[in-house]
Amino acid sequence: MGEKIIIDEEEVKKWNLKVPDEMLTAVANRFKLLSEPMRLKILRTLCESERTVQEIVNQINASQANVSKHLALMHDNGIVNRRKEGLKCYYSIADDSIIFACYLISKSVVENLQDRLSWLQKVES
Amino acid sequence: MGEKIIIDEEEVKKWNLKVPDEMLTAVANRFKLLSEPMRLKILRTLCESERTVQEIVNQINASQANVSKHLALMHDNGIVNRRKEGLKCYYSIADDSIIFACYLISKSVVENLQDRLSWLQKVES
DNA sequence: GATTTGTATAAATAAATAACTATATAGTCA
DNA sequence: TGACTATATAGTTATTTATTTATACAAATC
Repeated sequence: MGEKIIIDEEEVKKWNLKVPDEMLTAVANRFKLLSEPMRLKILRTLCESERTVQEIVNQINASQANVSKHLALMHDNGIVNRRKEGLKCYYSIADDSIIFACYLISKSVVENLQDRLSWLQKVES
Repeated sequence: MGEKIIIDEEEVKKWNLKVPDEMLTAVANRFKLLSEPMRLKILRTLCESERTVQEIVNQINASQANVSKHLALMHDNGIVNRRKEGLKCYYSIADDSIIFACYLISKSVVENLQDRLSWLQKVES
Protein backbone atom coordinates (compact mmCIF):
# COMPACT_ATOMS: atom_id res chain seq x y z
CA MET A 1 0.00 0.00 0.00
CA GLY A 2 1.14 3.50 -0.82
CA GLU A 3 3.92 2.11 -2.94
CA LYS A 4 5.72 3.45 -5.95
CA ILE A 5 6.09 1.30 -9.00
CA ILE A 6 8.97 1.66 -11.39
CA ILE A 7 8.52 0.47 -14.93
CA ASP A 8 11.55 -0.07 -17.13
CA GLU A 9 10.79 -0.07 -20.84
CA GLU A 10 13.37 -2.68 -21.74
CA GLU A 11 12.15 -5.04 -19.07
CA VAL A 12 8.58 -4.54 -20.25
CA LYS A 13 9.34 -5.53 -23.83
CA LYS A 14 11.35 -8.56 -22.78
CA TRP A 15 8.54 -9.68 -20.48
CA ASN A 16 5.82 -9.19 -23.07
CA LEU A 17 7.70 -11.22 -25.66
CA LYS A 18 7.76 -14.19 -23.29
CA VAL A 19 4.09 -14.18 -22.31
CA PRO A 20 2.59 -17.46 -23.59
CA ASP A 21 -0.59 -17.64 -25.66
CA GLU A 22 -2.74 -19.11 -22.91
CA MET A 23 -1.89 -16.21 -20.64
CA LEU A 24 -2.76 -13.69 -23.34
CA THR A 25 -6.31 -14.99 -23.13
CA ALA A 26 -6.40 -14.26 -19.42
CA VAL A 27 -4.90 -10.82 -19.99
CA ALA A 28 -7.45 -10.11 -22.71
CA ASN A 29 -10.26 -11.08 -20.34
CA ARG A 30 -8.86 -8.68 -17.79
CA PHE A 31 -8.83 -5.89 -20.33
CA LYS A 32 -12.37 -6.77 -21.36
CA LEU A 33 -13.47 -6.05 -17.81
CA LEU A 34 -12.05 -2.55 -18.23
CA SER A 35 -13.59 -1.97 -21.64
CA GLU A 36 -16.98 -0.72 -20.43
CA PRO A 37 -17.45 2.92 -19.42
CA MET A 38 -19.98 1.87 -16.80
CA ARG A 39 -17.51 -0.41 -15.08
CA LEU A 40 -14.82 2.27 -15.22
CA LYS A 41 -17.27 4.67 -13.60
CA ILE A 42 -17.85 2.16 -10.83
CA LEU A 43 -14.13 1.62 -10.36
CA ARG A 44 -13.60 5.36 -10.26
CA THR A 45 -15.95 5.70 -7.29
CA LEU A 46 -14.17 2.80 -5.60
CA CYS A 47 -10.84 4.60 -6.02
CA GLU A 48 -11.82 6.91 -3.19
CA SER A 49 -13.00 4.25 -0.76
CA GLU A 50 -15.19 1.20 -0.48
CA ARG A 51 -18.84 1.76 -1.37
CA THR A 52 -22.18 0.02 -1.06
CA VAL A 53 -24.16 -0.84 -4.16
CA GLN A 54 -26.67 1.92 -3.41
CA GLU A 55 -23.93 4.50 -2.93
CA ILE A 56 -22.56 3.62 -6.35
CA VAL A 57 -26.01 3.69 -7.93
CA ASN A 58 -26.56 7.16 -6.52
CA GLN A 59 -23.16 8.47 -7.57
CA ILE A 60 -23.21 7.31 -11.18
CA ASN A 61 -26.35 7.31 -13.29
CA ALA A 62 -27.35 3.66 -13.59
CA SER A 63 -29.94 1.13 -12.51
CA GLN A 64 -29.39 -0.96 -9.44
CA ALA A 65 -29.69 -4.17 -11.43
CA ASN A 66 -27.04 -3.08 -13.86
CA VAL A 67 -24.58 -1.92 -11.22
CA SER A 68 -25.11 -5.13 -9.31
CA LYS A 69 -24.42 -7.21 -12.37
CA HIS A 70 -21.23 -5.34 -13.18
CA LEU A 71 -20.04 -5.68 -9.60
CA ALA A 72 -20.79 -9.40 -9.63
CA LEU A 73 -18.79 -9.80 -12.82
CA MET A 74 -15.84 -7.88 -11.43
CA HIS A 75 -16.00 -9.79 -8.19
CA ASP A 76 -16.06 -13.13 -10.00
CA ASN A 77 -12.92 -12.02 -11.80
CA GLY A 78 -11.18 -10.93 -8.63
CA ILE A 79 -10.77 -7.24 -9.32
CA VAL A 80 -13.12 -6.08 -6.54
CA ASN A 81 -13.64 -7.30 -2.99
CA ARG A 82 -17.05 -7.88 -1.44
CA ARG A 83 -17.83 -7.33 2.25
CA LYS A 84 -21.29 -7.91 3.65
CA GLU A 85 -22.55 -5.99 6.65
CA GLY A 86 -26.18 -6.62 7.44
CA LEU A 87 -28.24 -5.71 4.42
CA LYS A 88 -25.52 -3.65 2.87
CA CYS A 89 -22.76 -4.94 0.67
CA TYR A 90 -19.49 -3.06 0.46
CA TYR A 91 -17.30 -3.30 -2.58
CA SER A 92 -13.69 -2.19 -2.91
CA ILE A 93 -10.82 -2.50 -5.34
CA ALA A 94 -8.95 -5.78 -5.03
CA ASP A 95 -6.31 -5.37 -7.69
CA ASP A 96 -4.29 -2.17 -7.81
CA SER A 97 -2.73 -3.04 -11.15
CA ILE A 98 -6.15 -2.35 -12.64
CA ILE A 99 -5.99 1.17 -11.27
CA PHE A 100 -2.48 1.70 -12.56
CA ALA A 101 -3.52 0.52 -16.00
CA CYS A 102 -6.43 2.96 -16.03
CA TYR A 103 -4.01 5.71 -15.08
CA LEU A 104 -1.55 4.89 -17.85
CA ILE A 105 -4.21 4.62 -20.51
CA SER A 106 -6.14 7.72 -19.52
CA LYS A 107 -2.90 9.71 -19.41
CA SER A 108 -2.01 8.54 -22.89
CA VAL A 109 -5.49 9.42 -24.11
CA VAL A 110 -4.99 12.93 -22.78
CA GLU A 111 -1.57 13.19 -24.43
CA ASN A 112 -2.92 12.02 -27.78
CA LEU A 113 -5.66 14.59 -27.48
CA GLN A 114 -3.14 17.33 -26.74
CA ASP A 115 -1.01 16.28 -29.69
CA ARG A 116 -3.98 16.48 -32.02
CA LEU A 117 -4.91 19.86 -30.65
CA SER A 118 -1.46 21.34 -31.18
CA TRP A 119 -1.36 19.82 -34.65
CA LEU A 120 -4.69 21.42 -35.41
CA GLN A 121 -3.42 24.77 -34.22
CA LYS A 122 -0.35 24.48 -36.45
CA VAL A 123 -2.51 23.66 -39.45
CA GLU A 124 -4.87 26.53 -38.77
CA SER A 125 -2.18 29.15 -38.29
CA MET B 1 12.52 5.89 -25.71
CA GLY B 2 14.20 3.58 -23.23
CA GLU B 3 12.61 5.51 -20.41
CA LYS B 4 11.67 4.51 -16.93
CA ILE B 5 8.23 5.33 -15.66
CA ILE B 6 7.51 5.87 -12.00
CA ILE B 7 3.99 5.37 -10.77
CA ASP B 8 2.95 6.77 -7.42
CA GLU B 9 -0.13 5.13 -5.98
CA GLU B 10 -1.48 8.28 -4.35
CA GLU B 11 -1.12 10.27 -7.53
CA VAL B 12 -2.86 7.51 -9.46
CA LYS B 13 -5.91 7.51 -7.22
CA LYS B 14 -6.18 11.28 -7.25
CA TRP B 15 -5.91 11.33 -11.03
CA ASN B 16 -8.46 8.60 -11.55
CA LEU B 17 -11.02 10.33 -9.35
CA LYS B 18 -10.82 13.40 -11.56
CA VAL B 19 -11.19 11.70 -14.92
CA PRO B 20 -14.47 12.95 -16.47
CA ASP B 21 -17.15 10.66 -17.86
CA GLU B 22 -16.50 11.47 -21.51
CA MET B 23 -12.89 10.47 -21.12
CA LEU B 24 -13.85 7.19 -19.50
CA THR B 25 -15.52 6.26 -22.78
CA ALA B 26 -12.27 6.90 -24.63
CA VAL B 27 -10.35 4.90 -22.04
CA ALA B 28 -12.84 2.05 -22.31
CA ASN B 29 -12.42 2.02 -26.08
CA ARG B 30 -8.68 1.81 -25.62
CA PHE B 31 -9.08 -1.15 -23.30
CA LYS B 32 -11.47 -2.77 -25.75
CA LEU B 33 -8.67 -2.79 -28.29
CA LEU B 34 -6.61 -4.81 -25.84
CA SER B 35 -9.40 -7.22 -24.97
CA GLU B 36 -8.83 -9.65 -27.83
CA PRO B 37 -6.17 -12.37 -27.57
CA MET B 38 -5.50 -12.14 -31.28
CA ARG B 39 -4.67 -8.44 -31.06
CA LEU B 40 -2.47 -9.06 -28.03
CA LYS B 41 -0.64 -11.73 -30.03
CA ILE B 42 -0.07 -9.23 -32.81
CA LEU B 43 1.15 -6.58 -30.36
CA ARG B 44 3.46 -9.15 -28.77
CA THR B 45 5.21 -9.73 -32.10
CA LEU B 46 5.49 -5.97 -32.60
CA CYS B 47 7.18 -5.65 -29.20
CA GLU B 48 10.35 -7.04 -30.75
CA SER B 49 10.39 -4.85 -33.84
CA GLU B 50 8.24 -3.64 -36.71
CA ARG B 51 6.72 -6.39 -38.84
CA THR B 52 4.98 -6.81 -42.16
CA VAL B 53 1.49 -8.26 -42.28
CA GLN B 54 2.82 -11.49 -43.72
CA GLU B 55 5.46 -11.82 -41.02
CA ILE B 56 2.77 -11.50 -38.39
CA VAL B 57 0.52 -13.99 -40.17
CA ASN B 58 3.38 -16.48 -40.24
CA GLN B 59 4.31 -15.92 -36.61
CA ILE B 60 0.87 -16.26 -35.05
CA ASN B 61 -1.75 -18.67 -36.28
CA ALA B 62 -4.30 -16.54 -38.12
CA SER B 63 -5.63 -15.70 -41.56
CA GLN B 64 -4.24 -12.76 -43.51
CA ALA B 65 -7.66 -11.12 -43.70
CA ASN B 66 -8.13 -11.30 -39.98
CA VAL B 67 -4.69 -9.96 -39.12
CA SER B 68 -5.13 -7.17 -41.63
CA LYS B 69 -8.44 -6.18 -40.12
CA HIS B 70 -7.07 -6.14 -36.59
CA LEU B 71 -4.12 -4.05 -37.73
CA ALA B 72 -6.42 -1.61 -39.50
CA LEU B 73 -8.51 -1.25 -36.36
CA MET B 74 -5.45 -0.63 -34.20
CA HIS B 75 -4.05 1.82 -36.72
CA ASP B 76 -7.33 3.73 -36.88
CA ASN B 77 -7.14 4.04 -33.13
CA GLY B 78 -3.56 5.22 -33.13
CA ILE B 79 -1.90 2.40 -31.24
CA VAL B 80 0.15 1.11 -34.18
CA ASN B 81 2.08 2.90 -36.94
CA ARG B 82 1.93 1.96 -40.62
CA ARG B 83 4.83 2.32 -43.05
CA LYS B 84 4.55 1.28 -46.69
CA GLU B 85 7.55 0.09 -48.62
CA GLY B 86 6.75 -1.23 -52.07
CA LEU B 87 4.24 -4.01 -51.74
CA LYS B 88 5.00 -4.60 -48.09
CA CYS B 89 3.42 -2.78 -45.21
CA TYR B 90 5.31 -2.48 -41.94
CA TYR B 91 3.47 -2.05 -38.66
CA SER B 92 4.95 -1.00 -35.34
CA ILE B 93 3.79 0.04 -31.90
CA ALA B 94 2.80 3.68 -31.71
CA ASP B 95 1.76 3.97 -28.08
CA ASP B 96 4.06 2.61 -25.40
CA SER B 97 1.48 3.05 -22.67
CA ILE B 98 -0.35 0.13 -24.27
CA ILE B 99 2.71 -2.02 -23.75
CA PHE B 100 3.08 -0.89 -20.16
CA ALA B 101 -0.55 -1.70 -19.47
CA CYS B 102 -0.10 -5.20 -20.89
CA TYR B 103 2.90 -5.65 -18.65
CA LEU B 104 1.07 -4.55 -15.50
CA ILE B 105 -1.96 -6.70 -16.19
CA SER B 106 -0.07 -9.83 -17.20
CA LYS B 107 2.11 -9.51 -14.11
CA SER B 108 -0.96 -9.25 -11.92
CA VAL B 109 -2.48 -12.26 -13.64
CA VAL B 110 0.65 -14.24 -12.81
CA GLU B 111 0.56 -13.07 -9.21
CA ASN B 112 -3.09 -14.02 -8.80
CA LEU B 113 -2.26 -17.41 -10.20
CA GLN B 114 0.62 -17.84 -7.78
CA ASP B 115 -1.58 -16.80 -4.86
CA ARG B 116 -4.18 -19.39 -5.78
CA LEU B 117 -1.52 -22.05 -6.11
CA SER B 118 0.00 -21.38 -2.70
CA TRP B 119 -3.48 -21.33 -1.19
CA LEU B 120 -4.20 -24.68 -2.76
CA GLN B 121 -0.99 -26.11 -1.37
CA LYS B 122 -1.89 -24.88 2.10
CA VAL B 123 -5.31 -26.51 1.91
CA GLU B 124 -3.90 -29.80 0.67
CA SER B 125 -1.21 -30.12 3.32
C1' DG C 1 -0.25 -5.01 -70.75
C1' DA C 2 -0.53 -9.28 -68.11
C1' DT C 3 0.70 -11.73 -64.07
C1' DT C 4 2.10 -12.21 -59.51
C1' DT C 5 2.42 -10.74 -54.79
C1' DG C 6 1.14 -8.28 -50.48
C1' DT C 7 -2.53 -6.12 -48.38
C1' DA C 8 -7.23 -4.38 -47.74
C1' DT C 9 -12.14 -4.77 -47.86
C1' DA C 10 -17.08 -6.59 -48.28
C1' DA C 11 -20.64 -9.66 -47.05
C1' DA C 12 -22.30 -13.22 -44.12
C1' DT C 13 -22.45 -15.78 -39.91
C1' DA C 14 -22.08 -16.81 -35.21
C1' DA C 15 -21.17 -15.57 -30.57
C1' DA C 16 -20.89 -12.41 -26.77
C1' DT C 17 -22.96 -9.10 -23.89
C1' DA C 18 -24.98 -4.54 -22.00
C1' DA C 19 -29.21 -2.89 -20.46
C1' DC C 20 -33.96 -3.34 -19.23
C1' DT C 21 -37.97 -5.33 -16.70
C1' DA C 22 -39.56 -8.18 -13.49
C1' DT C 23 -38.79 -11.14 -9.80
C1' DA C 24 -36.29 -13.47 -6.10
C1' DT C 25 -33.51 -13.68 -1.98
C1' DA C 26 -32.03 -12.36 2.40
C1' DG C 27 -31.38 -9.43 6.32
C1' DT C 28 -33.78 -6.02 9.52
C1' DC C 29 -37.25 -4.13 12.27
C1' DA C 30 -42.07 -3.43 13.71
C1' DT D 1 -45.22 -13.10 11.12
C1' DG D 2 -45.30 -9.28 7.94
C1' DA D 3 -43.48 -5.24 5.87
C1' DC D 4 -39.46 -3.10 4.24
C1' DT D 5 -34.87 -2.57 2.36
C1' DA D 6 -30.55 -3.80 -0.12
C1' DT D 7 -28.87 -6.69 -3.37
C1' DA D 8 -28.91 -10.44 -6.77
C1' DT D 9 -30.70 -12.98 -10.64
C1' DA D 10 -33.55 -14.53 -14.86
C1' DG D 11 -35.29 -13.74 -19.25
C1' DT D 12 -35.32 -10.83 -23.20
C1' DT D 13 -33.80 -7.69 -26.72
C1' DA D 14 -30.64 -5.22 -29.35
C1' DT D 15 -26.08 -4.35 -30.52
C1' DT D 16 -21.43 -5.31 -31.29
C1' DT D 17 -17.81 -7.85 -33.25
C1' DA D 18 -14.43 -11.79 -34.42
C1' DT D 19 -13.88 -14.85 -38.02
C1' DT D 20 -14.34 -16.82 -42.62
C1' DT D 21 -14.71 -16.71 -47.64
C1' DA D 22 -14.35 -14.32 -51.55
C1' DT D 23 -12.92 -10.46 -53.95
C1' DA D 24 -10.68 -5.95 -54.86
C1' DC D 25 -6.73 -3.04 -55.10
C1' DA D 26 -2.11 -1.63 -55.89
C1' DA D 27 2.71 -2.17 -56.63
C1' DA D 28 6.33 -4.86 -58.80
C1' DT D 29 8.08 -7.89 -62.39
C1' DC D 30 7.93 -10.17 -66.68
